[in-house]
Amino acid sequence: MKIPPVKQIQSSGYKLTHQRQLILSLLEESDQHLGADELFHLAKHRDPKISLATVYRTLATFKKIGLIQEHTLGQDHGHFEKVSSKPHFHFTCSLCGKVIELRSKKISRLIKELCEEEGIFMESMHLLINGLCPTCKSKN
Amino acid sequence: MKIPPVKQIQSSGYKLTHQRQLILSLLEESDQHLGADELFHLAKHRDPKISLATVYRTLATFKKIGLIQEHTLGQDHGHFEKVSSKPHFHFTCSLCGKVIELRSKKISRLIKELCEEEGIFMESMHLLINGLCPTCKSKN
DNA sequence: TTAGTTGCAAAGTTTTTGCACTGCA
DNA sequence: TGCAGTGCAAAAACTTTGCAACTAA
Repeated sequence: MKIPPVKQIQSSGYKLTHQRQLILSLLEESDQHLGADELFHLAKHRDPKISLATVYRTLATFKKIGLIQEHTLGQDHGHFEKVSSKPHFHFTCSLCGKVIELRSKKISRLIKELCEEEGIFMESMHLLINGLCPTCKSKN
Repeated sequence: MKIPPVKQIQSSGYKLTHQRQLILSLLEESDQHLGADELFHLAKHRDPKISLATVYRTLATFKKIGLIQEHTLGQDHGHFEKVSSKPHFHFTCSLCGKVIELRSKKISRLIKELCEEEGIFMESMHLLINGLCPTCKSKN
């Protein structure tokens, strides 16, 4: 069930262009959530001719295929990241804005079970928690 | 620990204006995620003089207070919803775009425990799952 | 009374689109 | 070779801001 992204682009009927490969590798290299603009600047580094419009169009295409996902974690605009089977847990402190990565095998497994019960095929998941981090909590 | 939103606005040093009350009640009445523009149109219904700028400013203020949260569920732009202690589980089908609301007491409890272990005070949580809905799953 | 808030309009950002040219399959 | 994909620039959509008038406390 694990299809390489490159194949996935082609088998979805899209052409594997230089620009798409470039953006794909940038997304793969970075574990972070990247905005369209950040991605554009990174891409420009390796291909100065690439245009922002292409970045947007590529991102839209990847999203349609299900290769990437868009999120809004904190304040900012939409950010993209490659879909991976690895579950994500993000905590964001509503006071200081700090982001803490969490992990729990037990919760991941239960979520998988929940999906199975509902007849859903899970491609990815993202848990967002908001609240006070230990530091801000003790200050209040 | 349950402070009424109206009090929360005032105790944060903000004035309780007509416009803020209006936007707050719209958010309370709707269980959905509302965009700035939708909110603006709904608000205009009851107060034709209200401006879009006010909606944006109010939303920014509410977000700062922690009264609401911003999310990007699917394709669209940022959407807002009132923070509630009620946990959210959203599944979005990456093929047909259908959104299914899920619920699991067990998972909610485990997440709460995870936060306690990490010393985090949880204000809200949101679980986003992506994949194929039962219908699309069987088609593939 | 007065500092915070609003409406309006203008400025800034971000995203999408039209079109001629290019390059993957 | 044909048609999807690209770059460019212009348009559209979305958000923020300056400022004078207004209003909650």
